[in-house]
Amino acid sequence: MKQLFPLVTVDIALFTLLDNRLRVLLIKRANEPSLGAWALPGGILRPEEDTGLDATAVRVLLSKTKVGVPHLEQVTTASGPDRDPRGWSISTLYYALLPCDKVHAVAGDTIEEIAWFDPSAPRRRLAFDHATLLKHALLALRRKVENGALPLHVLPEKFTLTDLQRACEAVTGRSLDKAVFRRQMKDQPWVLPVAGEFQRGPQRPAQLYRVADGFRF
Amino acid sequence: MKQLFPLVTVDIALFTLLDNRLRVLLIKRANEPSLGAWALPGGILRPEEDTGLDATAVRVLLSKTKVGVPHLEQVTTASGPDRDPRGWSISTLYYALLPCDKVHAVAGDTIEEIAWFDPSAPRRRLAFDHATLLKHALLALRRKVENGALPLHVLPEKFTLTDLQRACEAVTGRSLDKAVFRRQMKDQPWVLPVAGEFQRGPQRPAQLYRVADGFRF
DNA sequence: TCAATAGTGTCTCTTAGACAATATTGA
DNA sequence: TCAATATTGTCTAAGAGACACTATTGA
Repeated sequence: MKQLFPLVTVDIALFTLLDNRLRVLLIKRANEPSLGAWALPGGILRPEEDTGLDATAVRVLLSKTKVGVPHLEQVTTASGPDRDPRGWSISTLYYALLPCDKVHAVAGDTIEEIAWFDPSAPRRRLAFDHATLLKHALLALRRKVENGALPLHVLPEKFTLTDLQRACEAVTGRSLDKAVFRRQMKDQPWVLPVAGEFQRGPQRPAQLYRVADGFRF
Repeated sequence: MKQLFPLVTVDIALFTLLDNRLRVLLIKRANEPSLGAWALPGGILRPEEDTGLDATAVRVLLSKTKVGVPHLEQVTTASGPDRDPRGWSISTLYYALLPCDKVHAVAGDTIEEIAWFDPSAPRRRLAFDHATLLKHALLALRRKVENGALPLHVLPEKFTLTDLQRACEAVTGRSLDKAVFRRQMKDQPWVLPVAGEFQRGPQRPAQLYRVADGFRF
């Protein structure tokens, strides 16, 4: 018998939009195991204080980015004896979507460095099985948006329909038709025009919109 | 501090078709906790022998139904200090779909009785948070089939398109148009006609079909 | 006036949905 | 022949996709 209890952890793929391109937050580990390697932010369950793995994820993300996420989505649970060198482990994977300016990442005990990467090609070898986890999270996020969910959490409070379209395109990786997109947004209860408010620029002003109250994802 | 390590378990919603209606396998527990209550079949992770939670699920299901499932699908992971009276616990939920004649459920140490129930209204109070878990599993199964996946594992080796349509209807709970359904099956690479084989009866014979090799779900 | 982007109109093509029509068997 | 079910055909409506057109601003 190798081990009586598995190591129980949580990992989070935190996505954002940078310059209209989808990015994921990765950290450079400042502790063993995998010291110096890049990884998804994650942490160990604390049964004495966490009310569930969702709470673990919120706590972990708060401690590393100082941000309370409006909505975390569970993706999958990975497990096995070999995915973490410390032994038999379980990791429940979450993702979240935030505007990058809300994220004030903090280097500290467990983090040496923090950066945003292209989730479909991070160009780093990731620690543990995090490359696989990241693929899973990206797929889940894309499926969600392709199924009609709107990535509204990644936008500022007021935004134009063009902003929203760019966000959808960045997440799914596919370009959308303007007319089709706008037709569909008309039937969308979560996207409301702000009467009389426009974004001005060197062209025709664009109607500003806001998220309806109670929107979750 | 209440507890250092959480209890790590797996629960499985095993679905089948009985008389063209969707059913789920429930067991009456023969052990504490919740002795005598109905529950989804489940079991505890054994790190010394399981290669992952998927393997735990396969082992648990094998020990209780003597069946090797062709495909298990992970639904979600529930967790918290109160969902199991033994303390802080984690349960990863799976579902599977099988023809009922392949299931030879076995009463034993941990099972007093076994039966098939209507998953949308089991008419029993379920142990732990299994009522919630069952809802989750049913939703996941329905979404899968509504998204175009075919419940082929629930059918016998050779089947008619009408059989397949009934299976889809039973899973999703919605009735489908015959012509539409058949049109769609023509474009489905997993459903192949068996040349020259028909199901006979007191009416026009029906072409028999089989599942293409390599079909997973 | 022009450049630039917002916002709308329109045509085509695909496909779901509804339902009718035809086909083929055993009794 | 009839009952029963298999299998196919047809019409309509809704919606996606493509693309052009109009609208409104600042410079």
